[in-house]
Amino acid sequence: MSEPGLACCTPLTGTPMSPEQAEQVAPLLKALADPVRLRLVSLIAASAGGEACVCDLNDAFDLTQATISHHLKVLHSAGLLDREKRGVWVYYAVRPAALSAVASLFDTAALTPA
Amino acid sequence: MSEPGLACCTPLTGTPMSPEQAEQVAPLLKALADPVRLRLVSLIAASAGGEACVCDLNDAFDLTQATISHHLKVLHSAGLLDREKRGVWVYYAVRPAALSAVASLFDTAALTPA
DNA sequence: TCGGAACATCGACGGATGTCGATGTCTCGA
DNA sequence: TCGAGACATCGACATCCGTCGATGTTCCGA
Repeated sequence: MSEPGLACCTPLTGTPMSPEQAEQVAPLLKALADPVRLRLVSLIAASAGGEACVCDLNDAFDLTQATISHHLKVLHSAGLLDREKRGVWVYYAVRPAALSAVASLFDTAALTPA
Repeated sequence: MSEPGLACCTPLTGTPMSPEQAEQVAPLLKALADPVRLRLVSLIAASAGGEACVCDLNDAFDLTQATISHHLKVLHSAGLLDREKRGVWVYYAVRPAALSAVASLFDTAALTPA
C-alpha cells in the first residue's frame, strides 16, 4: 500500500522474470490497463507543469465525478500518481519513477526482432 | 478479434491520448497485467529461438494445465503471442510488433523528469 | 486399430472491477 | 456563521477474471 516497488525490473526479454518481479510489476500494468486511466495519465502528463486539477479531468470524460475519483485513487494507490491538495482543488501529477519502472520492462523488448 | 491494432500509439506523455488510442492499447496492457502472463511472455521470449512449448511452460507454474492454456489464449487473442502446432506439441512465440506497440507508449515517458 | 499423451474447451465458482447515485468532508467566500 | 463548491467515500449492482475439475480433440506410436 505505502510503497509499491518501483524501478524494479529487468526487461521482458533476455532472462526470464522471477515470480517476485512479476508480482511487483503486474499491479502497475493493471492500473494502466484501462482506457480511462490511460487517458487520465496521458492528460496529466501532457498538462502544463505535468500536473492537472481533478476538475479539469472530470470535464474530459462522460463519467461521474465519483468514477473519475475512483480511477485516480487506483492510479495513486499503484504509485503512478502523486496527489497534492491546494486549497479547494486537488492536483495529480505523474510519478516519473513509476513510469520508468514499467518502461524498463519494454526497454530492449522492442529491439529484439527475433 | 482478428487483428488487434498494433504499432499504434504515441507516447503517454507529450500530447494527450485520444479515446480511440486508449481503447486500442488498453487490451494489450490488460493482457500483460497478470503475474502469470507476464512470466509466460518472459519465459517464451527468453527461450531458445524465442519460442516455447506449452509442456515446458506448464512445468514452470504451480497451476493447472487448463489455467496455463487459458492464459496463453488470452495472450494470443491480444495479439501478443503467435501460435504454431508442430506434431503433438504447440509452440508459442512472442510477436515483437505487439511488444513494440506497448513499448512505444513508454518510449519517451521515462525521459521526461518534469 | 487402439491407447495414450498434449492441448483446448466447457461449466462452475468466488473474488475483483467499473460504474453509479447518495452522502460525507473540507475549504473558501459572503 | 452559513452555504456552496470540490473532491472522497460508501453501498449497490452487473460484469469480468482467474482458477479448477471434467471432458473434447488431435496426433502419434505400438
